[in-house]
Amino acid sequence: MSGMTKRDLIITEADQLFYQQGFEHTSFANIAAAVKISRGNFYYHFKTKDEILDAVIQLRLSNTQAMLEQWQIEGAEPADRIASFINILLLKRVKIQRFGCPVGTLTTELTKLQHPAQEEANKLFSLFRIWLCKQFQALGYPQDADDLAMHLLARSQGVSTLASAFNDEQFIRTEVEQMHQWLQQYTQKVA
Amino acid sequence: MSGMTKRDLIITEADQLFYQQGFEHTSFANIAAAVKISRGNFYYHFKTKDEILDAVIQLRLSNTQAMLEQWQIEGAEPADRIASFINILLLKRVKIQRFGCPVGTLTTELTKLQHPAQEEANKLFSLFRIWLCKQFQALGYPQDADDLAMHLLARSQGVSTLASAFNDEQFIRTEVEQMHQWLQQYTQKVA
DNA sequence: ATTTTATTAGGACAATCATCCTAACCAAAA
DNA sequence: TTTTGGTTAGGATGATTGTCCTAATAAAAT
Repeated sequence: MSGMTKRDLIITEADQLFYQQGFEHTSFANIAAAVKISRGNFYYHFKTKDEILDAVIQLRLSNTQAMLEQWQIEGAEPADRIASFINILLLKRVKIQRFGCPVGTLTTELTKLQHPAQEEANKLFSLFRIWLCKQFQALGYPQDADDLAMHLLARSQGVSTLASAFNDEQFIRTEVEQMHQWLQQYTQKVA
Repeated sequence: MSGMTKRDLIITEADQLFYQQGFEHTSFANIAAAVKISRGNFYYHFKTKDEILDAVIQLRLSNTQAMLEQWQIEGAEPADRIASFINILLLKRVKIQRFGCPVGTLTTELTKLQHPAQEEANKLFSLFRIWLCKQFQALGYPQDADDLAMHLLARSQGVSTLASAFNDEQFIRTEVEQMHQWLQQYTQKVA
């Protein structure tokens, strides 16, 4: 938390609030109160609400990028790395049960708002998609790599949505297990 | 369209707008303009915004119920009925690509808003869940029926979310095909 | 024809919103 | 010490929100 500029603090806090309450439902006053600064001071750092949104998206993009690179290093085999992706559902389980997937819920909201930042937010999905695609290529499925990536992404999204609606921990665990089994079916075909 | 009371007209129009723009982002003025009545007249039919939301949810519940009963009649075998569920993705494809799943996006939004109608909106999911569960039971999987129902529901949700984000028609078609294949794996085991 | 009821329109209301402005503060530089 | 520039607080602004009231109109019943 230290070593953060006030600007970074605002972005971090806005990030949380956008996730938990949604973008539109989060007001300047909400963020200001969370950061403990006046609303007026806000304008010095961000001239519009959309600017904050852009900053939040950029933060998420760079955090996601860093996470993917970390998985790339940690995982010896492509299958291990894909397993890391599947396991976010467990890692972030508590928050997912309450607020859903931060990527899916944001892009969904921005779509309904017809918001200009839609495209930028979609890059979050693309980061995962391209990264997963590479892993499936390395796994030996150059043809179907993108389909497999999208499939896994969709599974993960669906689990997040339903787990949030039903607040169901066991459902997440069951589905994660099934996704691992699904993945294994592809790893064992490799020579 | 005829034979509809003004109240029904309001609910129908609100239903569309909530789906396309989201609940919070849709104002009284929006709905009034769509129905072509004055804002003031609104208060006569609905005293609060939450009342409209409740009415919209009730409408969706009854429409969903009717659809499920229709599938029940049309489908000779449980497998055919489950196939009907899978095929909504194709039937509602154009709107899903633009606005996502009406059930998933509404419950997601209401969750973020911590809205009192959350529970009622979740019944939409439950309708599908219970109905699918019965079909899988009839298919010969009394133990796993609910897990299978949730699994299919999640697949459908995930496809909707990603198809909307990437506006990808082919992805829907590919995934629907896979879901049918997945279903077949269970139908052939039956004696 | 008269009364009653249902429906409508239009505007008032306070609250909240994003945005903007200005005056004050404060630390570092001159 | 004085000046400068980055930072802050607090309030003003106009637009929009959900909500509510009242008067006018239409329809129905007596």
